[in-house]
Amino acid sequence: MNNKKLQNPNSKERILRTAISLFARKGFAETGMRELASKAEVNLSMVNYFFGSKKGLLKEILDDFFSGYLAIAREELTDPEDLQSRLERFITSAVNYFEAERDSLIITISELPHDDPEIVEHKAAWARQMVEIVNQELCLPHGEKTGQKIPPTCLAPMLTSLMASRFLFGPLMEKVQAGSFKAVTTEDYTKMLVGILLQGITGTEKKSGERNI
Amino acid sequence: MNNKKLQNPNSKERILRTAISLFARKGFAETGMRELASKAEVNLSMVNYFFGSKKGLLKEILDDFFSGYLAIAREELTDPEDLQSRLERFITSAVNYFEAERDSLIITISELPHDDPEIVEHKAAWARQMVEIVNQELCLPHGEKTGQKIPPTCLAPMLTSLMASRFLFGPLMEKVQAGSFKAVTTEDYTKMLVGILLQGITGTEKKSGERNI
DNA sequence: CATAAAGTTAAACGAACGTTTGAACAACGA
DNA sequence: TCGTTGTTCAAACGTTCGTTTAACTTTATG
Repeated sequence: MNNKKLQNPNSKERILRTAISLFARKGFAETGMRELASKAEVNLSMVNYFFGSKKGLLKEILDDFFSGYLAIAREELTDPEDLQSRLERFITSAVNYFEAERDSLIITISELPHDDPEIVEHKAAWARQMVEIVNQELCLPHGEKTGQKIPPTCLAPMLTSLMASRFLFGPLMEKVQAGSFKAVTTEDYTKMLVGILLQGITGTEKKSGERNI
Repeated sequence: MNNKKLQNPNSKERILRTAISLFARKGFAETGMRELASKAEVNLSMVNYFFGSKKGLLKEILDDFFSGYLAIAREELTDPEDLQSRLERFITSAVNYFEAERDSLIITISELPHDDPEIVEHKAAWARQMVEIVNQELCLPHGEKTGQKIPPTCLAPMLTSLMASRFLFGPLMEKVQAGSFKAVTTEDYTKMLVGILLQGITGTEKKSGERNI
């Protein structure tokens, strides 16, 4: 089937982009189909035509984001390099990805605890793969070296939350202090995260030695 | 006014508790007034009678949570002790608070990016106080000692996200691997966070030799 | 050109939404 | 006893929700 070019690329794409923007800003439930349709400049019925339902549209957004996030984890963590280098590369790639797909990130994280069984099971399937990678490539090697056991179901959320905090809280922090988001570049933010994770918040220039305040 | 004991403590309290539970599990917008009223075993009108509106109910939940969180920050961070001890005490208290008020935490964080001006401004007022404390008690002392500048609008979200990750992702991780939440106690989780923040994820063997599990 | 498929449209469906109303009820001091 | 005050209730308000239907136009194909 050559339906790649068959369908009008404008309508479906416009719906998707508009939905990502609206869901991130207003929330999924607070966004109405009519507002979405009019902002995307399509007829109301087109959403159900292309995506089956409002929930189907959400699932597609989640799938797009998760698959990209998972691909980064596979690429940067599955590697013969040492643990620290892989962690640094993963954080760099993931934070850049979060920045590029900021709205999708907000949707994916914020809609997390809501207990629609259909959506939750959908996310759990993705999260399961992510947890498996973190376990194989981070937790197990780390456990061998240091003897500590950090379960992947604990570490994966910690890493994701930490990397996402800049973008999740960004809009609120802008209200707290205008310009605070741009005051720290994404590159600086990445370095900050790597420094904290590898050496702690107190000692970023030294890996060993004395420690006072 | 003796309206403290005059009003029936059952109804308003039941509404509040039920709302916290429902908002955390289903989301604010997805929770209907009728479902809330029937689950709380009150008449539909009682919610508007006690809280003015659905949004007023949400505001009260947010206020309760934020004020407790802020009180902990004031108590544990504002102290002549050294930075590391204060940070450790703050994390311990905050994580315990998050655990006790898990549903309110989920509501407060998850409903964050939604751009209702009334709610956002309400949260910004609380966040502004939190950022100020973090700046005075963490960022400024830390900057003097190490020369690094970590803006409080960056650090406060990072700390909060990190401490909250266990509870925000808990329900999802339970779907990924049943029992994974209880596999790590809150006390272990706290120690893990303190260790990472003070010494990084890789080097926990120094400073305190007895780190097991 | 014919035919089917893909895309688009206006209109309507029933259900659920948050909120308001006005009367009833219980408890209290005057 | 009456009047006041805080609480509870059933019923209805008007609006908006997600979805569906059926007819129409456009596009691709043989």
